[in-house]
Amino acid sequence: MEGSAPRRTRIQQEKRELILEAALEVFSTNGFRGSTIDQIAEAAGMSKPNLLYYFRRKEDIHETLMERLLATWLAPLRELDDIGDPLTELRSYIRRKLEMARDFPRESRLFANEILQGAPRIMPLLEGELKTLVDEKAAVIKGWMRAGKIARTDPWHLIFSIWATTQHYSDFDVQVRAVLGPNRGGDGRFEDAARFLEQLFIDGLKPKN
Amino acid sequence: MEGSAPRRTRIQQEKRELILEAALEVFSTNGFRGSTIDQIAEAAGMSKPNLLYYFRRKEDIHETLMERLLATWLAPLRELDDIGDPLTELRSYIRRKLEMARDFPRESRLFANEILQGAPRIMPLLEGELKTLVDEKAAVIKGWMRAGKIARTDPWHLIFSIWATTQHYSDFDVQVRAVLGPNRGGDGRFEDAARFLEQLFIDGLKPKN
DNA sequence: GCAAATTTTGACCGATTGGACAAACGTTAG
DNA sequence: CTAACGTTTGTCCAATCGGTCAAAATTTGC
Repeated sequence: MEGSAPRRTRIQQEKRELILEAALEVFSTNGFRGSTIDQIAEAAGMSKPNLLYYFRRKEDIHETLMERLLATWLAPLRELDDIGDPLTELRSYIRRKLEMARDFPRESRLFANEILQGAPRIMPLLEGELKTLVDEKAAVIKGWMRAGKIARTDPWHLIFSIWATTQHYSDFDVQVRAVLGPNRGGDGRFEDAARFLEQLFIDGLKPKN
Repeated sequence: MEGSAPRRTRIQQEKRELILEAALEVFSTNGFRGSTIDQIAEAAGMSKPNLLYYFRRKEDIHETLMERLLATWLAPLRELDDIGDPLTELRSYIRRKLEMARDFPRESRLFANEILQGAPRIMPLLEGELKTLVDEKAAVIKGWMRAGKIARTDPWHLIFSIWATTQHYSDFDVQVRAVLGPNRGGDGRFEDAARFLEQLFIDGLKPKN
């Protein structure tokens, strides 16, 4: 484990932030191999050698981006808590996930790109941290089912389907907008999606009888 | 419109097939820009100039692959028909979609890669053929709702969520397997998913009262 | 069996890529 | 003011990229 973070000047902090912002834009639309250092440098408004002064390798930028991403990306699931009404908890989890798809589509696409290509850089995290977290939350959900608070299903696949449906609105956004057309595909599409997903998941999970 | 397909010898047909198969493998895991002609040539067991004898440009391979893909990819939705019981129709649509995710994961990933990067090569198809088809099927579903055969929801978002949940098992397969672990993540995962999705969509769509 | 057509190959090209490097430039503390 | 340190730039490099081309090898039609 790397211990202390390297000491950084004010300029270094600012420029590194600038580069990461630019890299997020470029990586999320072109993938890792599809993106060039020149593109990122131009998007960040600096020369390539200048960029390489702050990040020695292209991979370092991607890695830094990935580490930050995962923390914020899993935050909503971490908040899913045993205290409070189960259906309310699930409802707000879905809502938060959909809000992230709306507000941070680039982060979602960056993640999707990585997974699509076999997760070469974050496989250990998936099998470790992510699996642990999901197993833990699946146990919470299972508890709700045993207590008769929500209908019985597979908690893991329930979580997968929440991920899939919400992230669909960022990862496949162009398709969604193309199919919905100019009218229904406008800014209101996220509210329509929210209503639909609430009905699908929450109504579907209400305990039977 | 290009009219007649070019006349081709037996060798040309076979080798073109070989190249397309190899390209599907390479493109689906590395994306378009992330894949090189050399990789495809090696996977097809031939030299780069030899490959370029059959497809003059890298884009031509990708384009051919894409055209074929879309036809088979939309086949299940095309089969969704007004005749027959609505719930049965939807159930078998979901089942077919999940089977495709299981049996043709590379095709799904190729498509996902294209959409993720803004669908630069197939945008007209999305706004044209795909939108027309979805609108048509959404009307069918809407008819079922008006007739009280299934519960009322937004048909477009219903289709989106079926796409999202089924394709999740091919596009995000590594993540699914990592989270489920060796036991639950084995070959049985598709049957578990099928059971879960049936419950989520079919039970959820049964008409109220 | 042979000539024409098709297929395969090796050598090559210009452009782009990730990255190195030293020199020039700017900033700041004393 | 100036020396030390941090920042920026132009130039350069080897590797890889997509693609060309002429010549060699092979297949095909008769």
